[in-house]
Amino acid sequence: MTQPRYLQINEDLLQRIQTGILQPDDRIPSEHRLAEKFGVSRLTVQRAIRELVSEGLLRRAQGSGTFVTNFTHRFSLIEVRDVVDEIARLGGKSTTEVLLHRRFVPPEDVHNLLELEAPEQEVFHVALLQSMDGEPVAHEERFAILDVYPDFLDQDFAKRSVFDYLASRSALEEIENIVSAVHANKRLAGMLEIDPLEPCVRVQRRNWWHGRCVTLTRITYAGTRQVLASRYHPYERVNGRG
Amino acid sequence: MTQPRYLQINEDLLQRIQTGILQPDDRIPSEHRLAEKFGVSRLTVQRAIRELVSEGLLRRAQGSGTFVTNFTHRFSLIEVRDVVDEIARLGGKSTTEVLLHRRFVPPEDVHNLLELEAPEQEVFHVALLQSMDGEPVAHEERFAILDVYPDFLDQDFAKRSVFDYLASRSALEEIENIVSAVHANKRLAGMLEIDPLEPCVRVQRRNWWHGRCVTLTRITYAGTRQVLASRYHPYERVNGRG
DNA sequence: TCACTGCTTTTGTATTTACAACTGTCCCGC
DNA sequence: GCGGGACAGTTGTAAATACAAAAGCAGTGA
Repeated sequence: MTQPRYLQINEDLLQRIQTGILQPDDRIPSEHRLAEKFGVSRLTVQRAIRELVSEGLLRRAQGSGTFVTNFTHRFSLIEVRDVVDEIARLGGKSTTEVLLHRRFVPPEDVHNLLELEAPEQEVFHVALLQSMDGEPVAHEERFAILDVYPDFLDQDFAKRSVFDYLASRSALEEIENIVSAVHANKRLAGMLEIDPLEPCVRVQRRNWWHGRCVTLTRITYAGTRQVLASRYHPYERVNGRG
Repeated sequence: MTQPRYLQINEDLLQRIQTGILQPDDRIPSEHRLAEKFGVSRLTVQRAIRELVSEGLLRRAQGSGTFVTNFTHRFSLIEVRDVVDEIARLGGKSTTEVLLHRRFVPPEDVHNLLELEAPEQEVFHVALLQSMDGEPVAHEERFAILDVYPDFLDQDFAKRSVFDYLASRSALEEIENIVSAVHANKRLAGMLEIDPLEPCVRVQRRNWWHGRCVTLTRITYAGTRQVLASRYHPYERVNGRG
């Protein structure tokens, strides 16, 4: 039960990169040379290389060669899950209270964030209070433009998550997330059952579709009861391949 | 200047998935059938499919077929950049003040987070104040275990970013990020030049290497002056291919 | 000195062929 | 009725080959 040859070559290269034998911007041997060295066809080498390219470890230039990228992550990633999904993942019972569900003319900041053109343009609006095992964990406010989500007002967001509904109506093209820390105002603090002085994490998200901003979401997490956590392996291989 | 055929097939499939003609768990036509339909060899079809597999849109099962995955993202990602890097990206002048740079026995919470075994085990510690154009933007505290970073105390972190140094000594294997909102204590608020009541975003990060937790980082951003923002395309194609 | 030309190297795309490995189904024998 | 085997279909891996396209380099000529 030996590994396929393209994987052997792939991992040989990977190891040479990870151990630093191959440094960023180094040129690796040409396909032809590698094929010769490993005694395989050029196509097999190509496959090994293409996978490393798609993982971002190598970069290719036609006519020039294949180079090691500077793969040190200049950033790390934090995963923000849908609140309903997150509660389910933690094994809690999720309840959603629909506070508002309407069509209205939004305030100026929302108008601008949604990049609306016409003045006084209406949008859909839903405000939710998400609870886990009876304890409020987040206040969620979503704005959506009218024409992409025509049946917005017919939905029962206490049963089906807004996330699910919006995702079903439009594939996401571009996403912007902004995380900040805020104080809940008195009304919000009351709903979330926290002290108005307790700092809360707020995530604002905008989605674009077909070049237009179609939704705006603001989620305020209940103070120190909720944090955004994520854990991942930057170079994990699926299927136990690595 | 037409597109290569494997890309045409790739995008034909992509479109049929994104428009919902192909639903999650649907089986797509076999390689043989697609090769016939498009008048290309099986390998060309295979390449088109493999790219979609690596992007997570398709799933293959030997002997069974190729299926559409349920690709709706249940989460979105937020990018947390190194503060020095972020300032550079924004075009500002970054200055780093080293507040502490030592080897010491950490408090219990740090001891536990670093998963130290021996009691009273020492670790490296550095505390920094990061400023952009003279204005403090973040307080950064890093803990690192001794044996992986032997020359930790010899570094000048005012010149070379801690991030750079740590990354050069160990490739990241696993990363955990936790985002929360906190109040700066009086000392911290003074350094960051903010009101002690102003909420701040705090990111705590732990890195594992060779199965051990090797670094712990806590970054506190200066209140509302700083937010974590990111913007990305979930299905972006590189090289203008899409 | 500079621009152009042509050669070599390297990657990009694609075909044809072959066999292995795995899955699901159908049919036959018990 | 049930189990097992044969078989067809599907993906997995790999070879040899061919030509296209881009980059880099050296040499040539103005």
